[in-house]
Amino acid sequence: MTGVAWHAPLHMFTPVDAKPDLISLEHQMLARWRANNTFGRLKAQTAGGEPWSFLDGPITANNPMGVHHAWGRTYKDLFQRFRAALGHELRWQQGFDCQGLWVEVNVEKELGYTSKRQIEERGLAEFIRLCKQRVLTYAARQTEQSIRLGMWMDWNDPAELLQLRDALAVAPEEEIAIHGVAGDVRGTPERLIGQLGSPEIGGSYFTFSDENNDLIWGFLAECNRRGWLYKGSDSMPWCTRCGTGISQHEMTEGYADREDPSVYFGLPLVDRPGEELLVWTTTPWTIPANVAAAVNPALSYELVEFDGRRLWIGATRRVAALGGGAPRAKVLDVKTGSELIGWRYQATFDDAPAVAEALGPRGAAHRVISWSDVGAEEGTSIVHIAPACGSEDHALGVTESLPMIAPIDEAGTYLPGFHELSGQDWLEVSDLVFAALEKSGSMLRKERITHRYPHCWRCATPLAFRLVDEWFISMGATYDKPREELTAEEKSSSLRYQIMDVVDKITWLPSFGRDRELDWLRNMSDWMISKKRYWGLALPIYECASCGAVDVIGSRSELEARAVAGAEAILGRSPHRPYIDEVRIACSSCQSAVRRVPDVGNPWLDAGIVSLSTMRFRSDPEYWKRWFPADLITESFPGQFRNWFYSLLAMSTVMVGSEPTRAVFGYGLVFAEDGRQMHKSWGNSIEFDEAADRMGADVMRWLFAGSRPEENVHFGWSGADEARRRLLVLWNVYAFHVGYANSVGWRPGGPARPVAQRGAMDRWILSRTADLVAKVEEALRAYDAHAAVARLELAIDELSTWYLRRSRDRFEISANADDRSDAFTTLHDVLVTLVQVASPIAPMLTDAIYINLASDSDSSSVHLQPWPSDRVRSWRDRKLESDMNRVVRAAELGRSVRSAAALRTRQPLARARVVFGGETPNRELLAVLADELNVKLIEPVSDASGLFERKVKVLLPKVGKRLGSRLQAVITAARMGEVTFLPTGAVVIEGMEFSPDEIEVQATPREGGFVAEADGLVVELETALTPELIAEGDVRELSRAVQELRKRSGMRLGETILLALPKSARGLAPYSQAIARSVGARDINFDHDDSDESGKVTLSFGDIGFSIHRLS
RNA sequence: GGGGGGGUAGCUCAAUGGUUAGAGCACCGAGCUUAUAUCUCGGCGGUUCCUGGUUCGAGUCCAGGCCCCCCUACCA
Repeated sequence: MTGVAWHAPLHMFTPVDAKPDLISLEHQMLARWRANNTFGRLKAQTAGGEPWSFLDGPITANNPMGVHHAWGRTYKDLFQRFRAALGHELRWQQGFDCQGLWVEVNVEKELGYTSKRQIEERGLAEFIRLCKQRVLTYAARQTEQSIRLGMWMDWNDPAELLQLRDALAVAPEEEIAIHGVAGDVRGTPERLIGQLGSPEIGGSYFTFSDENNDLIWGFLAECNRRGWLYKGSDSMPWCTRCGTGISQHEMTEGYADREDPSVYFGLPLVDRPGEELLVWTTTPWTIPANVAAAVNPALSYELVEFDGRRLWIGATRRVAALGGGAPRAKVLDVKTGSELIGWRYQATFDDAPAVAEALGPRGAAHRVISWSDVGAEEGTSIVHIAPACGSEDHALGVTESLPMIAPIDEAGTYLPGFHELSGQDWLEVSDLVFAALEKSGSMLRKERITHRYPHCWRCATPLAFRLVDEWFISMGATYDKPREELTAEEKSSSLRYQIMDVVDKITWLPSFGRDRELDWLRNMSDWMISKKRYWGLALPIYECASCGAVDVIGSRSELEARAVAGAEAILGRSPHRPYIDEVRIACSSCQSAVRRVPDVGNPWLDAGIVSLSTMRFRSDPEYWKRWFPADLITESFPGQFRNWFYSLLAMSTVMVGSEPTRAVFGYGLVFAEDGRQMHKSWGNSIEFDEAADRMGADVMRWLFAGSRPEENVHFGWSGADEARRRLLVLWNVYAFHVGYANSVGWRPGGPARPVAQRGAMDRWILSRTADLVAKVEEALRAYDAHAAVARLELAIDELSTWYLRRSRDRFEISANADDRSDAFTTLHDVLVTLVQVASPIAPMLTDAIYINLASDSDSSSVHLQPWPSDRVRSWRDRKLESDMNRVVRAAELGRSVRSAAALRTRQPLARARVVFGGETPNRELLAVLADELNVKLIEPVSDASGLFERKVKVLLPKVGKRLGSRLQAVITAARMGEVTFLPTGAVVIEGMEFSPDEIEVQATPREGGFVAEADGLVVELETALTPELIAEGDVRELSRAVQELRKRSGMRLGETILLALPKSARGLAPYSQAIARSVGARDINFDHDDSDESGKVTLSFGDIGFSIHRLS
């Protein structure tokens, strides 16, 4: 049995198995919490307490949650539980991230769509509904998983979320009711879904909620008011599968090596017949869009004759560009780049209609331009420029007023007007381009190269560059001087620096987080907030087609007020596409009816607004004041410096000019145990559900909480085994306590002496427990779960391997009753306190222990107990701790001596001499040590010179500089003992004098002695044995063997036996009583017949066999 | 490409320029124990990435090279 029946008779603890089934234990605890509304009681109990505000970073509700989410959720839950135990009131609200491309991509996959066009063809309304439904599906799933993890949040009922999901499809117009904070809330599914997380409905917040979207509109309107919102035309990275631009924030995640064709080709010069510019590119699909060729005015260029062609080429690039044929080249002329500028040339695709239209007949506009960034290390030092197909190209195009040729549409298909390329996919046209280059005689040679190339971080499609209009929030200028030297005007016009100032107000953990965030802010370009997609925030931007004026709507009510058409389309609906697109407003400058730009918002807007939207920034000033800013946010830091942390900071800075949180606690990534990323195909990944089922949530939480947040965690089964092993030690102490208490009928609340009158072991473990409480509190206040776990593991270890091991006899039925009740009371107090302070980390296991040990009602829980710091403060006794520390270390030394001397511990010895190196511990502690070392007497010794030689260690950092090259000789002499001691405490070595502060005198055990030394503590064992000692050793040896046999035979503690020993053991007869007591024998006889042998043991006088018989 | 961090035992990581480079895990041996899946003592295990340099002395400082990770980038 796993021992968790919650209605044990009052006179005893519920018996527990030493080998618990942790998984079923957890399920029992979760059921108990549910049945007793334990979490609800905690909320009621902490209501009105000093607020502690946690702001949850939303989890993307798009898939089941993974073990990596469990790391963060462990932190979130344990810090919240800890704060509740301190008496704080909390909001207990977690959030789901709902809008964005990641949801769209999955819905597209489910529908089997292969292109963006299909979404509009098959109907946008249905697509958006499916996105909402998918979010609700996984919100429900992640809710269930989080509850399984033991995470206490104000959860929605998962079944209700699914009910909403289904109603949305089946009966969207029909009103239904769901549970709210104060009774049922009624509405259509669409309306209710839009209000999830609201003050009325409660539960998790959803970033697709009406309020969340509405507040982002307010933010964008504010940006516009300050002149920071603008439409930019640029050549942007573009995913042709998703049909949308990729912002700078998203770029870094998608770089990967890719093999591409690269090509060297010539551009014939118009005014220098027979001569060509040689250029190189790795993106052949951009060649038809070529407009210019750039050279570095400062570099040197050569005209070479090569295989019948005359080619201009960068002087340093000749060999690389011409490849193996380079030696055949003959240099005809040399010019600097500046001399080439303005040369006109022709190109292969000049006669294509689209090109001719942009450049004039025969590529009239082609020319050589100057660009100082052209390098001498790559290509031909003459760069092919296609202003529509690269961001730097575009910038040059603008400066040089070049025409632009945009060759592909949003799906990556070549537009009409490019001959045979038209209608082809951009990734497939290389061969057609090469054929055209061959045909025109332009091609020189081609090769394949591998380079880092950006890919779509969602679908891994290589990114093209397209000329597009996107909306940006200006980050402001970057000044070339330190932030503190900026003027007020400079700062007020630059959002970048305003955010940096806010960053300074936040505590970043680990501390490098601050530097990373500042670094990102310093370097980031303007924030691209538009996406040419469907499921997301509808950008409230209205650009007038007639006059070009831009209106940005700051709220839904403003939109409804300004609508001149289509307002009915959004009645009763969420502010999403396609319905929102129906609304027209009057242009503020020319009164024309204006439609919304079709773009949706960058999803980090959705997550970034939550410090405002969930804290009722606009709707409830009292609430807002109480909860904003948050005390803590915590997320996995890779990526978040430019994503959530960034958007949270930016939006809070714009809207309220202050920090959204007081502390940011970041942690790393979860990797598989082999140190690689988890991949299903590599067989090293672990699903959350599997981990919960096999290792258990508490073990998982313990493992995560004990990890170092600034490193990546290597998560797996052996790490879990380690964590479980540690927790099981705690469990076993608990099982011991329960077992013995039940067997002697001990119950808490009985008589026990005051702590001050109890024995040293009791006072020591209580003092250590007081220290434990203080240290764990200190660590958790500093968000240092790692330190808290380390201290807890030390506590478990000390309790088990020192306190309990040394005190075990005191719990037995035969022990002195007063002392036994002290021992039980002490162990009980320590265990209860220990599980209290461990409960934020392992909430289920600890509650199971607590309930059995200390429960006074059927509904109590460790999680309803106040943090125990006040209760334990008086237990502290530092002097005792330090004395005991030396006793423990002396015991280690003694064991080490025994091991070296091959004296087994069961053999008692007459005496140990100990140099404690300080005040001698009191008699009681000496008795503990004597017992532990199995010696009759501990003799404290102050002068151990008989056992030791004095050795002098020269302190190198102090004397090294002075001695120089004579140092080695001094060290050697000191090691050989060639040292003269002076009365002053100084010494002379090699004729040089060293003052006492330049040396350290060490005591080193003499060779051959049974002595061990460490840090000034010395233990020597007297190894001479008397017949009495030998006999006592035999008694203990025999007892141990009998106990072993009893255990093997499955005998219980109380059962008595008859022990039969052989005649050869008659010498032990005087000790019969002692033996009988220790092994629970009623009688011992010495007529054992070897044929009936069931046990065997080696004693001083030889091997004997023995047998036991059950009597009761 | 730029910036930062790192490379030490089979694995995870320590070591203000100082004497014989340490822990934990893993492995091996011994010991303790009717609470234990535990615990204790000991052992095994090292080209401190490579090559030079500075120094009485280098894992540590300097230079160059190799490799890994992170941040960042428009690279032809």
